[in-house]
Amino acid sequence: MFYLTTAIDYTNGSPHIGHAYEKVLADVITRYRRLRGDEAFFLTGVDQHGQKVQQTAEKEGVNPATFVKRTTKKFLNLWEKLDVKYDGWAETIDPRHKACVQAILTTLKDQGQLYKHAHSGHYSVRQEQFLSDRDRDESGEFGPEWGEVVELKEENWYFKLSDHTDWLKSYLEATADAIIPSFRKSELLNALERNSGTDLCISRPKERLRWGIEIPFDPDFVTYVWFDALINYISFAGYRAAPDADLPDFSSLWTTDERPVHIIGKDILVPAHGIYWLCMLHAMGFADAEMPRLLVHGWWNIRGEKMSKSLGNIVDPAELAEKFGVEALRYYLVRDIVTGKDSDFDVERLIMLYNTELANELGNLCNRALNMSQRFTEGVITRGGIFSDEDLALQTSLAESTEAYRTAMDEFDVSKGLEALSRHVVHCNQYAERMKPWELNKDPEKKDRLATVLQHLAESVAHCTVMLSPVLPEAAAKLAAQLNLPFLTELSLSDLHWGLLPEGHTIGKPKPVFPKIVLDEEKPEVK
RNA sequence: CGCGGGAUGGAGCAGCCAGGUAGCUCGUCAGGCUCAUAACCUGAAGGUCGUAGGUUCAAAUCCUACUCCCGCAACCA
Repeated sequence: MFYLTTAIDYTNGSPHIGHAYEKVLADVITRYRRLRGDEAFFLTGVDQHGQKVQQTAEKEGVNPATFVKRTTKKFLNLWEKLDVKYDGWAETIDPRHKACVQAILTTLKDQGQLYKHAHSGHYSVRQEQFLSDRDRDESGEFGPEWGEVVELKEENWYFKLSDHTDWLKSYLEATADAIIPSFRKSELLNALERNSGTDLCISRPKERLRWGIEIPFDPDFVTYVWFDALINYISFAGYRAAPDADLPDFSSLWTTDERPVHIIGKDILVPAHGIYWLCMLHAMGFADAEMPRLLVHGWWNIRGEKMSKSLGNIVDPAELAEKFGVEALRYYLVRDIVTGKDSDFDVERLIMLYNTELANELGNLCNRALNMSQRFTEGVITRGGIFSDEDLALQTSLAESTEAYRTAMDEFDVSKGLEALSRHVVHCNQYAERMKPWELNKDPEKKDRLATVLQHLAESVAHCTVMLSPVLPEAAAKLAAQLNLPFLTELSLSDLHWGLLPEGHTIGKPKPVFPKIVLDEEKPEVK
C-alpha cells in the first residue's frame, strides 16, 4: 500500500496557488501509483485549531467553529474544482482525531515523556506569545511591533524532545530517503545542531487559547496546534481508532515495505515535520523502518518575490481554473517546477505551455492522426505491411519515453515525466512529416504502407493517453473515447506494450481536446 | 566567519550527487509541408556555463577563495 499525505492547510484564510500546487502534486502522484498498479491511499485535509483561527474569528465576530466551517468549505470547493481526488479527509475538529490526540498524550505522559514546567520570560500581550532573544532588534530591545512586553511566569506541559534528538540525528544520517530532495537534509541537520537540548512546549493555558484540544489530564490547558495537527497523519489513518470509527485499518496503510510519504512545503520541514513529528513518532514507539519519508516541495514565487498576504500578490487558483481551464492549471503546476525547487509563477508561461505542449503538439497530433484515419481508411486501423526502420525507431522511441516517464514519476519528478511524454509526441509529429501519409493516400499501391503509418500514430496516441492520465484524467478520458478505446483509462503502466489497438479496430471521430487559449488582447486586429 | 538555495546563448530552465563533444522550451531569422487546433516539419544565428585560482589526460560538473541575488519574525505551501 502506498500511503500519501499532504500538509493540512490552515483554515485561517483562502487557498492560494501554493495550496493548489501541493494537492495537485499529491493527486498526480497518487493517480500515477494507481496507474503503476499499486494500491494507494491519499489523505489531505485542514488544520482548524489554534490561536490565529481564534483571533481571525473574533475579528469577524463569529465563533471559531462557524469560521472554520466557512474556510474549510473554500478548500473543499477548490479540490472539487481541480479534480483532486482524495481517499481520506482530515479535519482536526473531528472527534475521532481529538480522541486519538488525547490517547497519545495520555500514553506519553504515562511513559514519562511529558512534564509540567513553569517558564518565565518576556511576553508580548499583543502577539500573545513569549519572546526570545531572537526577537530583539539591533539595540537589544523588543521593538514596537510587539506592543506591551511584560515579564510573565506561566506553567505549561512540555514534551521531552531532547530525549530523541540524538536518535533523530543518527536516523537522518543513516536513511537516504528520509528527506527528499536530499539537499534539504543538511538544512535539517544544522537546525538540529542548534535545537538540541530544548524541549517542546505542547500546551497553552485556556485563558490564552480556548480553540484547541483539551489536555486530557489537565483541563486548564489545550494542546499546542502543531502537536495536534501533525497527528492527523496517523489519526485519520486509523491509529488507535475505535472499531466503529469508520477509518482505515492502520496496519495496512502504514507499512514498512513502502513507507508513507508526507508531501510538505519547505517552510514546515524545520522544525515541525523534520524535528517535532519524527521525534513524536519515535516517542510513540515507531521504529526507524516505520518512519515516513518527507517529500519537500518548493515555493511558487511571483515575479521573483515571495508570495504573501502583506505584499498582496496572492494568486487565486480558482480564478485561474475558471479563466484558463482546470487542465491548463493542473498541467502548468506540475510541469513548470522541478519537484523540490522553487519556481516563478507566470500566467504567460501557463498559457504558453498549454498552447505548445498540449494544444499544438499532443492535441494536434491526436487530431491529425485520427482525422487521417477517418479520411483515408474509414477509421479502420490495420497493421499494414512490413515495419520499416522508421517504424521501428518510433516504437523504440515510445519504449524509451515510457521508461523515462516511469523512472521520473517513480522519483516524484512529474515535470521530467511529462517531458519524456512530450519527447515522444514530438517524435510522432516528425514521423508523420517524413512518412507523409497524405501522399501515400494518393497512390493505391501504397495502401499497406499508409495503414502501417496510421497505425503507428494511433498506437502512439493511445500510449500517450495512458501516460497523461495521472495529470489530466479528464482529457485522457476524452482521448480514450475518441480512440474508441474506453479501456485505456483502466490500464496499468505494465500493460503498455506495442499493440494496444486490436487489428481492424475502428477509431472514433476527432475533436480538439485542448482548444488553444487565445487572449482577447492577442486576437488579430482587423485592419 | 550564522544556515540554506541560486548565478548556464534575448527570456525561463535542465544538466552538477556517480567529470569526457553544452541540452530543453519560448523568442528571432530563413525555408518546407498541407493530414491537422493558422497547427506540423527542416535549417540557422546566438553561450569563454558569476569571477579568480587549483586537482585532472579531461571541469558547467570536484576542491578553495571571492562577488552578486533570494529565503530564514509574522501572514504562508
